[in-house]
Amino acid sequence: MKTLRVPEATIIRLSVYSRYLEQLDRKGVITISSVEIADGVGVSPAQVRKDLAYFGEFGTRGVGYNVRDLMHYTSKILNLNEPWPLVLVGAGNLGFALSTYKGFNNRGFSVVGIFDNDLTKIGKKIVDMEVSPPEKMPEIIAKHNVKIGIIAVPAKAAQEVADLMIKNGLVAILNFAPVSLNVPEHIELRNVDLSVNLEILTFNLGMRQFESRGK
Amino acid sequence: MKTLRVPEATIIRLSVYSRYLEQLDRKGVITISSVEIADGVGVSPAQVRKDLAYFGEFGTRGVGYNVRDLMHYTSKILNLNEPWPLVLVGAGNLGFALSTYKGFNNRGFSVVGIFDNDLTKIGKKIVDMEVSPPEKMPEIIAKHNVKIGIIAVPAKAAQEVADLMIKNGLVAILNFAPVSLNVPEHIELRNVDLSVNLEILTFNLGMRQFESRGK
DNA sequence: GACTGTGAAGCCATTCACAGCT
DNA sequence: AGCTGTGAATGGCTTCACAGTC
Repeated sequence: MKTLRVPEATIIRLSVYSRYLEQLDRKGVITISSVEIADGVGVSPAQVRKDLAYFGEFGTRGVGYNVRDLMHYTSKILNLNEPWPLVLVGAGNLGFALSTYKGFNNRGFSVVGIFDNDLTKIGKKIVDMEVSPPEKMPEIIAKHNVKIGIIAVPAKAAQEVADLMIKNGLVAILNFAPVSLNVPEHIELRNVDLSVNLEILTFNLGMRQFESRGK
Repeated sequence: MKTLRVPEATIIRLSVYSRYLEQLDRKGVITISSVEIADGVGVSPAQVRKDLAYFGEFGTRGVGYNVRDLMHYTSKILNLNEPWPLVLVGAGNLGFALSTYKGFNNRGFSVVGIFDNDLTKIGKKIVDMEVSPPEKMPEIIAKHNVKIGIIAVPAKAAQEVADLMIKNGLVAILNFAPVSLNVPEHIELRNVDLSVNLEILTFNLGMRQFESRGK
């Protein structure tokens, strides 16, 4: 079989296209060209076509793409056809914000368990859910068949939380703690590093003084 | 002059190295090799050396790098030698979490103003700061000489907020709203898309059924 | 002997340009 | 005529491998 090697950048864009198509569909748009998608999300039209070409032929030459169809295709590629339950560890401000984040629900994600080992936080209600002690994790993971965990604890506790998640059978982790985690090869790990993103901005602001000389 | 073109991936890693070095320095580590840095943050040693080589020669052959010196160099490259005041728009759960996020303070960022146009939120205290109406933005930006804004509002309000920020003289924006913003060329913009990160995980989990055949 | 700094090679992603279809 | 799908060309990043230095 073909070992289709898809660049990660393509997946990131696919996710963006997918959400953009959803917006278009809600507005009642029926057909769209690669140029319009490109304009809408800020990439080149060739890039859009190339990205989609990794997965099939979804358009009609001379016409474009059917918005609703393409939306379904992209959803399916991203594995969003069925809902994904999540557990979240860390009931601080960030954990609280993430557990109630509408953007997740809109895309089929739902936090089904929140954990913290801080006794003052356990039992606290977050909307219609209670913060539980880590010991409850196996039960909730089994009950909802959870595969993905979110880490929203301070850096120094993050590795321990990751280990616990893996021990409890999770296979994918989204880590918000500013630290590099060690996980086995078969675990999917992504880091969302909030400070790094600001530092790219400050770097670029600093570079300006060196540009705009000559050409 | 040399038009030194630094890959964005290098900047991202530099930010990670910088934070890692800070941790090492706090632990009292004096000297470190590219291999150890690489292990610590999960990249290749050659990558570490190449990344640093864009900016100078910071190590000693046969020895390695002085942790504290390299920490200072990387901080300086990223423009973190002086503190960066930030304004944040959107006093929802995410805005609240970001405004109190310790990871920002640790790296020299401080939120000096929080804005929302929701009357029920204005005046609300967030730690030692009050939520202000957007009209107050010019005053606070001028007072603290703010350059960077954070957008933490729902998608449909994000473009309007970006426009307001730019009108008020901000030159860099960190956008948490799940939407592509249109900004002039001279504005630095980065998007942190929380759902996209989860969708990369779900995509990868889906791919697994296709891998591990043959080899 | 150990480790950095770096040109060259290799690899991967993006853009180009056009054949192919409607 | 308009737009997709795609091989070929380009450009850029990463890895290799080793000369240079301590």
